[in-house]
Amino acid sequence: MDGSLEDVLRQTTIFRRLSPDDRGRLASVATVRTFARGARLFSEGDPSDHLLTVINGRVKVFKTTPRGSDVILEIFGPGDPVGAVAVYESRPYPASAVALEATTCVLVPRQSFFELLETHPTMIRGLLGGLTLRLVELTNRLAELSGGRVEARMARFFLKLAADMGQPRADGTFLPLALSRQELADMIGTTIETSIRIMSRWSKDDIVRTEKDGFILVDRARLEALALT
Amino acid sequence: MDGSLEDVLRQTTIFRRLSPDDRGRLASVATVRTFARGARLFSEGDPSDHLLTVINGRVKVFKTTPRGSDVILEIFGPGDPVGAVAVYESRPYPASAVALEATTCVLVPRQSFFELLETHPTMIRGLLGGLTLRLVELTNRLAELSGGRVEARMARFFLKLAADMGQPRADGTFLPLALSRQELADMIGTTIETSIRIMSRWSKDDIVRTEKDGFILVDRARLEALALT
DNA sequence: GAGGGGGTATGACCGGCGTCATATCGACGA
DNA sequence: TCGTCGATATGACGCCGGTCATACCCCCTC
Repeated sequence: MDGSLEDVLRQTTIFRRLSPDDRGRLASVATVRTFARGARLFSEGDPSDHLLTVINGRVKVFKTTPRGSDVILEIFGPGDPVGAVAVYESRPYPASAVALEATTCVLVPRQSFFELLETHPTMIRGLLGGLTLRLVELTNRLAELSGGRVEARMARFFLKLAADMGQPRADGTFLPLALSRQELADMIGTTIETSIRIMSRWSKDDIVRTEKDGFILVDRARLEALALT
Repeated sequence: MDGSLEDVLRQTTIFRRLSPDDRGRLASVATVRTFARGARLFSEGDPSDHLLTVINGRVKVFKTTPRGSDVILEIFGPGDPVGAVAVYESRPYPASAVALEATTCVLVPRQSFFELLETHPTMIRGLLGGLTLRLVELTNRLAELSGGRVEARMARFFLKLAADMGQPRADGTFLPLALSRQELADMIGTTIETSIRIMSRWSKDDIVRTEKDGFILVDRARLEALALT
């Protein structure tokens, strides 16, 4: 079991640069836990007693606005760390996380994590890198979200998805990510009705098709034109 | 000069937890530089060869959206680190920074900074803390910006300012921060016309007054009511 | 088969706010 | 003193998109 756990750790962005020794030490204090679809990994305000890393499945990290609606901050997949920020600082989670589907995670107790940091400072450099990457992405999200037409934001969102995880296919670019209209709306900061309207229109115009397990970008040129609007 | 520079370093959020020895070492490689109002500290895409920390004055960090308008990501004052993120990762600055007024900064060359990190791992713990704090604030800004009426966002913005730096006075709470209508608009993600309209209305209704060197919250209760709208 | 719940879809309404245009005022320089 | 430029201010217009309401479909449970 420890062997596979180490393999898993090597695939995570945050731990991959560790030396085999460090990874072994980490594996010895880590545990595995599964979450059913819809289960909460943690809620905003909870004490951050564990560092979570996704092995398989998908986790949605979101924050409830002062007015009660949700904003999806991030969707984590295999290899991504969840709530690492809060753990580093020993402060309560600033957002909530739920499993979008059956999800398996590696849990590292905060205490053990800190002890490892103390004894193996080399680990910290990799963590600094991961943190800064997320900061950059968040600043981009910020610039993206404020202002602009919803349809243009949606177009840019799909183009970014395509760049991140698009798979070329005969009939277009496949995005292996099944998001509901509601989640789509939360990602780009609008309502479910508007996201449904846009997706319906795009489906009629053969720009983006919704499939069982993801989306297909059919007319990428049109999307790029929309993104500039 | 080194003596005062060390004093300055002790007041910065990012360096305050360093041991006196570490601070001394940092001071020995740091330099001081002043920027005139409107001067660029750096532009988006520039290589990040220096870590900047504000001593006095104010710096605006902003990002130009795909559509050409600006979003102010942060306004830094004395003690704040500017562009630290990019320096940690040795990647180009993800945003631009200009001085809002005459501003003095401490500059630490990236090379020297890294050498210090190598030799004194204790410094890194403090940096982790600073980074996570900014991440949390950014997620809050994200949740704040998406959706909601502009007037409500503006109200929340002023209330947050009051909590951060408000000074009680006979006629209300004074905010010693002179922001133009344009900068106000950028902070909450709207246009200059709308921010002018709201401020005009609030001025007529005696809710917030604009003064030469800041704002005065006259009717805080009304602001709090607006913030919930 | 009835009933309920969740996701998707579509129409009607209308109000906030972005856009364009214009006016005023103060600062600054020729 | 005039002209220019930037910041502030205000009106008119129009439309995107939020809100409400309803309907349909699929899956599950009883």
